[in-house]
Amino acid sequence: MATIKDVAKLAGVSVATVSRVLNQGENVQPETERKVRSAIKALRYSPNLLGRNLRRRETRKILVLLNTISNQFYSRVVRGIEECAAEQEYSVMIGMTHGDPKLERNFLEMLKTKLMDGAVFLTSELDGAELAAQLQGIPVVQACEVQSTFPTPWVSIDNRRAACEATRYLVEKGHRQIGFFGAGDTYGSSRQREEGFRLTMEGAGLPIREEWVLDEGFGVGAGIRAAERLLESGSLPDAVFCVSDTCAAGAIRCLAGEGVLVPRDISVMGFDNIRLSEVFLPSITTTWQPQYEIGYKAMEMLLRLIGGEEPSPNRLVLEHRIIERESVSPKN
Amino acid sequence: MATIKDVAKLAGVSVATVSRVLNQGENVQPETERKVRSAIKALRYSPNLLGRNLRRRETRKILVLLNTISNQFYSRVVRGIEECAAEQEYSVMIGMTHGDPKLERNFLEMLKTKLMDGAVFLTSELDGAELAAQLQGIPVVQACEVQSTFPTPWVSIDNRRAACEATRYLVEKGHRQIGFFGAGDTYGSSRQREEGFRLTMEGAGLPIREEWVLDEGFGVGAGIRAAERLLESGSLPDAVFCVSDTCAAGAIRCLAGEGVLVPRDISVMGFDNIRLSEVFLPSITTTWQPQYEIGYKAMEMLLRLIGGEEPSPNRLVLEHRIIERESVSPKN
DNA sequence: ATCTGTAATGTAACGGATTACATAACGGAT
DNA sequence: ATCCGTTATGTAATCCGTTACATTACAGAT
Repeated sequence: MATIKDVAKLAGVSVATVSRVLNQGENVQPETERKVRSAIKALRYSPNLLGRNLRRRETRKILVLLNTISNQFYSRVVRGIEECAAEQEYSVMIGMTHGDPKLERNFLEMLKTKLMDGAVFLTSELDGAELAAQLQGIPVVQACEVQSTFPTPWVSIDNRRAACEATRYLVEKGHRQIGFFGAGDTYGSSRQREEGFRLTMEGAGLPIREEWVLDEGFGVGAGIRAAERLLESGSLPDAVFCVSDTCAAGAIRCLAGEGVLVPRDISVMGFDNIRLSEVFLPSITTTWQPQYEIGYKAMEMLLRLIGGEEPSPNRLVLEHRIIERESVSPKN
Repeated sequence: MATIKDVAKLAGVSVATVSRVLNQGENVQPETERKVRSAIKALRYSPNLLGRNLRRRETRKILVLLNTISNQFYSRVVRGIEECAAEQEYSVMIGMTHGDPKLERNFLEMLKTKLMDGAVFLTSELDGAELAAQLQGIPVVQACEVQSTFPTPWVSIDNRRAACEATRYLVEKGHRQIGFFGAGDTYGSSRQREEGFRLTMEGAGLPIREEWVLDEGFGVGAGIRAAERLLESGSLPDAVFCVSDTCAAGAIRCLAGEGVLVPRDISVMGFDNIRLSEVFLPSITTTWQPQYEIGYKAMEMLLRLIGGEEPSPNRLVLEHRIIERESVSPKN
């Protein structure tokens, strides 16, 4: 691979001149520039970015950390991040952790060591305190999934309020016995949605049957397992509030396999409003989150951090909205 | 941010000794090592990987290039890549192109300039010849979507044969009038599947109605649009062979909206066997591809390339298999 | 002819690590 | 006491660019 020296030698100029041509191009004789450019072409030279980045102390790359891309939800969030990033000539790379702290630490390492200028965390497996300790002084913002023990700017919806509204929606449709399919305590968003669910049920004077509160996770498989356990419980609630659309889809499918039809026999509500929820049969009633905007705003904050400012506001709660579809019907 | 020099100074040793502690740890007095480690901890030092990578001329990162993560199909392929990579201490980062050549060239730049040790291309927007010219001498393998004008090792299924078998399956179920929902000429895989479709139809002496051969793309939206156009055509085929499961799901949903039920009124076949195809209602009859294995094998090849060997074989055609589900029923 | 200011180019330090090679220290053999 | 071979540590070159600063050349002013 050719280096800048090779180019300089071939063009008969100094490395500084080559660098000038490569960058601003200020104060270079047209004739000289021509020579340099033809040398570059002849040698198929492209500058080694490791060298450049080392010197410039920036890489113009940002990392998006997430559990897995198989969760559709993230795809539009990332799109928002990307489009904001692109406007400032940043590139975005995605790293998956698969819930493995070792993999996550690996990516932290890249951040700590300047391989990336900053990161947006969509999920994290690590404890907030550990993150805080490890990432001191490194530009990071959290989005969607927020750990308060990791003090960074963040963007999210108000998960608890959204869950309250969703639960109230079910109650208003006449459902009394309502189950909750969550993802356990590990994820703040799920915890908050469960809180909202419980609060609203209690507020409405409705009992919560704990065997209908099932924590299997966000994915399709989680929905299936939770529905299986629900079926095993012997009796069925009027409705189930699921922590995600994928979970809802899994549940609906599993129930259908046992002849329990949604919404005829039971109503199911999702969360997120991913594409699947529109397309699924029945289409899934859900709570929309502004996925794209979450990503975009998070990236805006990150850019501020990278620029050395503290973004203000440094926490942003965006709006959500219930989207009525087919999977919830009024209880008759 | 602390550098190796700071650590050396604080520990009262030379940078070389610090480096030795950091790396192999050979020939360092236990007492010295202790001092160095405590200095590292005190300064919260982690080595700047730009510096290290520059010197070592490797980054131990590999790039996976793909169109968009919103296509579920890739998620398991990437998993295969990751697990193989992890065994050799490589990290995997995903770059999305969104069909934008400019974004793609951006990622190519990272490759050319040693920011990554190699790449697996799952899709590409660029012309094979351009890729070949730009990426001379850079370890790349293609998987799933293969351009023969870009001479790299590759892993894929035999798309044409798979499409032949899928079409034959439909024919054997008694369907005579069969449509094809593809993704146009841009993607080799779609082109080859269409070829297989046409070949088999001709071989079976069945006519192809061109107004039922619709190229809208791989995604859910594509399936919806294609189905709309199908409905506009005035009459309906017995069955439709879709280029992907997401496309099939979109089509099924759109048809259902117009009261055309799958498989009662029309059969729909997907391709890929992503999770959605199991879960969808009706579940989607499809052609399975060994997604994980494609990724794993591709990464194995890439590791060989990085090691300076030519992998052999340097093209790998893996098996596919029809999976019978609900969306295709016999024509009565 | 001399001086000054500007434009064009070159030289070398620098970013932060790794590592070849040099040196020092020390124990053991002669 | 001398020499040798390890072992531990240090010095400095190196990876490849960028860029502060130095130098040169030249036009225009005096």
